[in-house]
Amino acid sequence: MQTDTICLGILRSGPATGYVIKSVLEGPLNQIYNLSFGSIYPALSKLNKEKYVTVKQHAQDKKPDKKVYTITKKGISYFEETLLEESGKYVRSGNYGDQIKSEFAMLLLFSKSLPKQNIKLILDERILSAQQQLNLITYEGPIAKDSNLNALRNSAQGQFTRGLMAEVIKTAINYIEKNRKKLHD
Amino acid sequence: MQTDTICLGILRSGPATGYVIKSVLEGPLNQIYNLSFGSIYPALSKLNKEKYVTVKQHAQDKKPDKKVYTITKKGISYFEETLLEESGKYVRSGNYGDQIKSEFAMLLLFSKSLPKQNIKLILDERILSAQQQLNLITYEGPIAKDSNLNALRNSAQGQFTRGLMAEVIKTAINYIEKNRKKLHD
DNA sequence: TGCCCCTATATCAATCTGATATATGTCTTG
DNA sequence: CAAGACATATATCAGATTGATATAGGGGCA
Repeated sequence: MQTDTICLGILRSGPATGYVIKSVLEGPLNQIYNLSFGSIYPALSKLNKEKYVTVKQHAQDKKPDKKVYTITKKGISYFEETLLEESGKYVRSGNYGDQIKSEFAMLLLFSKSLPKQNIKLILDERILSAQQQLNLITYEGPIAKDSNLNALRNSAQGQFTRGLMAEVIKTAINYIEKNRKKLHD
Repeated sequence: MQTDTICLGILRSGPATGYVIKSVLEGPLNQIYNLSFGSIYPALSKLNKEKYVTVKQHAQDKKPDKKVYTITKKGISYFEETLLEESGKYVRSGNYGDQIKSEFAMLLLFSKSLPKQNIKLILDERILSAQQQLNLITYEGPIAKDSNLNALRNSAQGQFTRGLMAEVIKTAINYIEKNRKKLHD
């Protein structure tokens, strides 16, 4: 999916800055889609040039200017058309579709070459890390200052998607706990 | 994790061509790590220049030359050192660690903008696609011509990792089947 | 015969990452 | 209370990666 489309999709729930878009992706949408600032900021500039969004610069007292992006009617139409046209592409996984690079799973696959003590520590850390991800995804409290993000997170679609990710993470934790002895011991 | 390291890790189980490395990633290691030819072939050339692997060109009767790469002792040492040094990095997920771009999950998140009939079809296709992935991962039969791949797949580490991915996929299928009515109907 | 898929390597423009720079406010901790 | 860590906020860029495309012959099948 194009970075543009993702930004528009998030902006459809309400105005946001690039920084906030990144925060949603790292918080309630954790484990769903990663994007770096290096692709978010250029996408937002491009969308602005093409008039799919408008910008308001809020000169803040001695912080860098906050650029709040708002989706336009043209942007909404474009987003909905693109999503419908390309929805067929996003079903499959693998190199054409979901992109997965699990360094953790690769590490386990290669863990024969690692001291057993290291493997234990790695699995302990992973379980902790996964529990923190779970907290980020399932967090239901207010998202400071940005009520529009609440809407995306709490919509039927947001709850379905977050619930799916949460179940997947729980399964992974349980699997590791039950089967870890096969990798050390 | 560097593409180099991943190629070395797979070659540690036995000699292979670039094409075969890609096949392992798409077959038994499905849903673990994707790499394109555009990164596998240059990595293999680089590893050869640095003497971490050797190449034998098998001139085939009118097919393109098959380049079979074999890891050297230097390559094994390098692989094991790198893996140990960097293992701490590969535990976390998010932008620093596992890289996840689930276009499917993004599509569901934005599915408010899609006709309900489309959503039904998308979910049906996804379930089929996920079942095919499960078949690829859990397939236990012989891997044609390349017995060394069997070793990687059937090792305790290979079985643990594939088992983890299989459980995760099953959970996702069940979740979608139980909760899909929240997205259409 | 035409068409598609498999084996097999290679290249490349467009895109994306991860690191770094800049600037300031707040919170924590010895 | 000073030092350091962390949060807000945008921006840039070298190096790595993708997805498409090119090349080339074999096998199956309709």
